[in-house]
Amino acid sequence: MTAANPHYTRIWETVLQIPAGKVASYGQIADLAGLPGRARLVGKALGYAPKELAVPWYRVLRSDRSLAFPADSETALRQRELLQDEGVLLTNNRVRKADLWQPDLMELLFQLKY
DNA sequence: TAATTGACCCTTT
DNA sequence: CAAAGGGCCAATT
Repeated sequence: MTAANPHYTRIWETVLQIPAGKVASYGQIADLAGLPGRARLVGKALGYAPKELAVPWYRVLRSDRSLAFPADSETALRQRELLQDEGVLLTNNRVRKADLWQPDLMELLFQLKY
């Protein structure tokens, strides 16, 4: 397996910046991580994310604001629960536009230390 | 090397 | 808003 891929750690760091109660899309994370056009890689990276990093994978969803898992899957159920615990409400398997993460670019660049 | 596979995205209907 | 089609790109087979 391709562990220790610098792209992966970059993605994890970016996801770690999402504040509780907010969500971002795969494509958005890819862009912010400096990897435009690689939304699919973000999903893969989250799957490989080491548990000790406590990456908030559940705050990442599709660009249409729906969950990326089958509605009846165990993972989707857990994701819904985690989000609701943070105050992110779902209506029709969609989060509200108001809960989308809109990071301050300057602050983000500082945090990620380019 | 070519084909297949995704925790995806965008545009058009 | 939902569904369909085409695109994308790294990892696997």
